[in-house]
Amino acid sequence: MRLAHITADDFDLARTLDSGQVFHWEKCGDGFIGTIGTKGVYVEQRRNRLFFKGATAKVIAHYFALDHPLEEICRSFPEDAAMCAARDFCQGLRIIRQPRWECLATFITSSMKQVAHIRQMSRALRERYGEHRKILGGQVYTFPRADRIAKLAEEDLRACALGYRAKNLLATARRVGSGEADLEKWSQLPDESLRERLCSLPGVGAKVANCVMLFAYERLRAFPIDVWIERVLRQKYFPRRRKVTAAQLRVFCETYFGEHGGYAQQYLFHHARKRAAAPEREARAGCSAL
DNA sequence: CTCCAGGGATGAT
DNA sequence: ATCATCCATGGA
Repeated sequence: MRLAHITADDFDLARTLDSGQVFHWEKCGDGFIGTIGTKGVYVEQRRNRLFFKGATAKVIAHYFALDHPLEEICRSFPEDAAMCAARDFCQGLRIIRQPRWECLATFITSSMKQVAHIRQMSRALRERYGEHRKILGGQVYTFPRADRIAKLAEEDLRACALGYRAKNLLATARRVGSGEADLEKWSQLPDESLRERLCSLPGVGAKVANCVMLFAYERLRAFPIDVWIERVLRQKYFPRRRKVTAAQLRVFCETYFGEHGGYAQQYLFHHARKRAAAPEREARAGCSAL
């Protein structure tokens, strides 16, 4: 099998795909299969090279954000103990550039769900309503367009195990599919206006809006606060302080972590989730005891 | 500000 | 085999 390749310094493909920002790539041999937009893609890392099939080098490099100046981004992080530990743990993790609708829709389904569930919902939606692509003998499916989902019934989405999220995804798909909400045009807006627009969509609150800003609009300051991050913040940055409100945390994150706060968040998040399975309970217990 | 519905996988018993 | 746990949004 003949694959094209490009140089990918300071990049860890497996870590990036397993960091809770994207949910459809599947292990296949020594690499992964998935989609980038409408293309079925295989990608495999060998040292500092990415071998791939199904898309152009340009598309691959853009999707995986190989142009992000990762060293510079890491240097911009605050140098506290928690941040340094996360930075060392997450070498090569990049925040990738996801298609806007796919990212928005996926994060609407993500609410109150863990990674394993999100992957299953994404897979069900793709298999039933996406377009089939063959790649190296594997089967992949594109994420269904907004106008495709807009035509479905709530029951169809519930059958993909979306639960109450079905209503929200359907309502948002209708707004996006009709052009009433123009996700591409919104990319011109400044952060605050973009966040406002996203939050006006059904099923999108502050957390989901920040995820979409970070993963689909390249707003690298956006700092999604989920339970994992909140745990880290309270433990590492506000130890033994009761009564730190959500608003106080939000303000702290917006300033303290700087212009690449979103990267800092992703590193803290991935480190917290992945550092061993055992300390998890301990960490949670320690948090609630504060 | 607080409370709580919601649902399906996952880990504990 | 049941039982508790995980969790974002939106509305009361």
